[in-house]
Amino acid sequence: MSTHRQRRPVTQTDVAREVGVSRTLVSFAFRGAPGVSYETKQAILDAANRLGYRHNAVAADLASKHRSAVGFYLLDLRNEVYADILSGVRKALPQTPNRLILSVSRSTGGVDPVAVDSLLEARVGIIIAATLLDADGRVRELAQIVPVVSVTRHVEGVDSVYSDDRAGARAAVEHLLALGHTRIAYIAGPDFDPNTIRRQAYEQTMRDAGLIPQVLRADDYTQEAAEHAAAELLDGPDRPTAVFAHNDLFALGVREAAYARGLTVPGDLSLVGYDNSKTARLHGIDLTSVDPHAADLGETAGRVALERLNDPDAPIADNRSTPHLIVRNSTAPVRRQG
Amino acid sequence: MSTHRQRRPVTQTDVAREVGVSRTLVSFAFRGAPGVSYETKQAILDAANRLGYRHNAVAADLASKHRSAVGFYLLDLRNEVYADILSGVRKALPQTPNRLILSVSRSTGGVDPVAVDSLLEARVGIIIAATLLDADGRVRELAQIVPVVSVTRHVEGVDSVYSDDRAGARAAVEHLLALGHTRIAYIAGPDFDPNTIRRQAYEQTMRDAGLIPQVLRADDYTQEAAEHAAAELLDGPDRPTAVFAHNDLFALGVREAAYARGLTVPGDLSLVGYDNSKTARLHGIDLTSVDPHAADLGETAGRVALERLNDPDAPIADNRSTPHLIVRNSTAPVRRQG
DNA sequence: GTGAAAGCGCTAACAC
DNA sequence: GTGTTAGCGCTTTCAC
Repeated sequence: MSTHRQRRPVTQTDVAREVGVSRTLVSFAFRGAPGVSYETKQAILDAANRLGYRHNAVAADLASKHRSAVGFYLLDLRNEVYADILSGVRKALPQTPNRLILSVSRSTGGVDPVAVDSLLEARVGIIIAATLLDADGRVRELAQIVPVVSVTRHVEGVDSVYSDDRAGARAAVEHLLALGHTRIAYIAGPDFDPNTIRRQAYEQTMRDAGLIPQVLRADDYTQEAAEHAAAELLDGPDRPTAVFAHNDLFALGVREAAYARGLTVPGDLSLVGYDNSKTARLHGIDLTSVDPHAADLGETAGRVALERLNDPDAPIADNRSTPHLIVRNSTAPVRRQG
Repeated sequence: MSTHRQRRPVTQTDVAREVGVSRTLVSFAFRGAPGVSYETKQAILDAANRLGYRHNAVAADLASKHRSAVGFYLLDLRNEVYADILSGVRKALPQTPNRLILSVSRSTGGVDPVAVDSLLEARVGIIIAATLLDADGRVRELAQIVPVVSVTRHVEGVDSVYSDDRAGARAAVEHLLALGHTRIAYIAGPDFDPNTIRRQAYEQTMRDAGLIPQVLRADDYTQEAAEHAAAELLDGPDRPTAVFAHNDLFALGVREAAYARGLTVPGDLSLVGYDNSKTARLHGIDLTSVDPHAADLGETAGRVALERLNDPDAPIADNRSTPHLIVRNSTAPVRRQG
């Protein structure tokens, strides 16, 4: 039976004794700090290896005033875009010493304080937050306690890495307008979603074109919620000829609702998403979508976090990038009324 | 400028002083340990709140011999199935005190020791490993150092939560056989992939039917690698009429390769995946797939981890569940030879 | 119910 | 280059 047995863990003291040096030296050796001769260092590393010693990052963090753990907060793992962001973050951060502590929002309704609290109790040095649902003021309050890097959303006074949602949404709507659509609906997130830039840009662009915006809310961040919202839309009078969705997940929900009613995309309904997820690129899905380059956002956020960790006094990062509309086969010229 | 300022953190000592009790009592109060009167406890919690005290899980873990952090190791975040497993794990674990430390394999070629090391340095109490690429023996070695829960794969002598891959693969192949297919190829993972059960079951089932197995390897765990492997297959002589892929990701790669050649699924090629991912369920994808109920596996793994944390001497868990073949529209009866 | 004292494994002055 | 001495913030006997 090879169950794990609780042995007394090997410590720096053990290694020091084995080599015949002081504990300090062992500590220095493991952090690559200067002041250890090459031979001594080798001897220490050897002995450590022999004894099965492993550096204890937790004790190290406690002893130093330096917090090397990075907290990553995200809304929903099932949404591809967060996986993209997270893999970008991962790319930017060395696994040691910057271990990643994950916190996934629980509540589907609004803010989840427990998720953030768990990160604070874990004493992370910084929180990378992908779509915090709190109002800007509350994010700033959190940032008083521990540095925060807001990803996908700009929060004044807080390090932010995001894409220009206004430009992205405008491009999406203008694309539909250019195809001759006039009845273009928008599927928005729940009403507690503080990220209203896309919706506002949609509304503005519609009004600028002399058209009436039509907004429907998905009451949760799921494909199913979007499907419900779309059902209402598609069964109602004056069905739109095009739908712009807050994200690809929602767009896929709309798509399912459409096909469930025998409507085809883009034949009966043009559809634009946001995220340019892998799914959007599949043959047969071919979803026209705005690409905010999520993985890049994550990578940049990781770098910003590293910098903030090294210099609390660095100027606040405000990193806005440009999204790109990727036109595929889910959008087509509006059909003449029969 | 609301940058984070380094204040001296509030400690239990501060709270104790504020209330006029000993530090011990504060510690007890925060862990709900017995021996604190109701009034005292309230006073402590109040004061803590007032002072902005927050429990330090890291220091607590160091002081106690109890490790409450859970390490989660996974191969690739971009594969939906790991997001499913992870959300299951999340469901089973309370966020406090069981913070989740994430470790994503870096190397695309085989085992990534750094990923596991970072978990050990973070002093996690247990590692939930979703698809460790090491040989069984090495997983057992790791389990000597820290308890391991292997998810999706059975490792003798180590807590394992998995689905019956043999049965799943057999069901997939038999489904294709029943449709009249005889030239059925299999897209396997890279050759360092220790999980060969599906492939073996495929080969066995083929042989039992008097047919010759044809295995192709994707040289990485990506859709693109599968696409390459499939390209070879589809451009070669004696093109198969059906393909069974190691997972949905691979199946989607095969699908792309097929459409890139003007072949349709299931018209020219029947296709079966494994994972029953959300993508498989989309209209227009409609991928026949074996469902190992990944989220459930994750949830069970989380529970097993909790139990192991509480009782190192509990018998080793061997939790095998039954997968289900979900037949959709990517498989059809074989076409008569022109 | 409550408190004192030791110690978890490590880092960080500072002196040698 | 090397060792000594204090802690980091908390838990945990054990005695009161």
